[in-house]
Amino acid sequence: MGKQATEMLKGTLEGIVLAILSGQPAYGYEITAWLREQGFSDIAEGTIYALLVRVEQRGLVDVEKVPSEKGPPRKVYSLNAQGREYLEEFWRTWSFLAERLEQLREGGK
Amino acid sequence: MGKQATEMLKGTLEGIVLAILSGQPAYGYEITAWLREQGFSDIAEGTIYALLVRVEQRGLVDVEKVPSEKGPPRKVYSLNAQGREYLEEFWRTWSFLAERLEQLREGGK
DNA sequence: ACCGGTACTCAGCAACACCAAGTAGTTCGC
DNA sequence: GCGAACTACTTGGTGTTGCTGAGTACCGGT
Repeated sequence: MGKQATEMLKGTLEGIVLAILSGQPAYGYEITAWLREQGFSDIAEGTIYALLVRVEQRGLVDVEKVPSEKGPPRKVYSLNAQGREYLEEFWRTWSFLAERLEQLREGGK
Repeated sequence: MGKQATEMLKGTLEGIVLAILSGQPAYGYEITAWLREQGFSDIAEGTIYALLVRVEQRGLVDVEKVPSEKGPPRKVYSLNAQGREYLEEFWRTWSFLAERLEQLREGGK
């Protein structure tokens, strides 16, 4: 993906990760791998970890340290009540944006 | 709109403005007013002007100075060939993102 | 003369994603 | 048992972007 994606991801990536966590708890390495599979080929690993630290500090997720069989202990994140609220808000904002853009795409042709 | 919108607009706002210009030429003040009408209530005026300067420097738009009846001269921007190409690319990136998010929204419920 | 609407500019700030490198633990081949 | 490869997280610095707030300037109506 081009560099347009980089800028477009700002703000959206956070929602994406929270949405993933709303399905089931997960840890950084896992999330990164999953995103890569989904086609977000060039998402930097560091980006995800930094994002997770951020949402943790804002109290949107709970963290649990779980020992791993193959490597250092994992930090498993799960969405809490406040995070769910925030995710709802994210979807509202996203819907608004998506609607306007869809309109523009049709009208602009 | 919350501050989630601010971050989500990064990268998207540029596409929005270019999409507007793909319909017909326009000037900054006009674009700002139109966006406000469309519900982008808190888009700062300065933001649009800065964005227009940027896309101009990248050669995505052509500019023409037109005298106004009520105020300083207007800088009327119109999308050129390169800009159209860039806009296409924008739509591709957007589609990709929108698809993944739609999937996530359904799967996550 | 002044205020409100039109129209654009500029300087400084904060947030976010990227990049590069580093730290550590485990497993597997030589 | 030593290094490579994979797992897993951390840290410091960079560039782009949108926001804030103030400033400039031109016009019309009261």
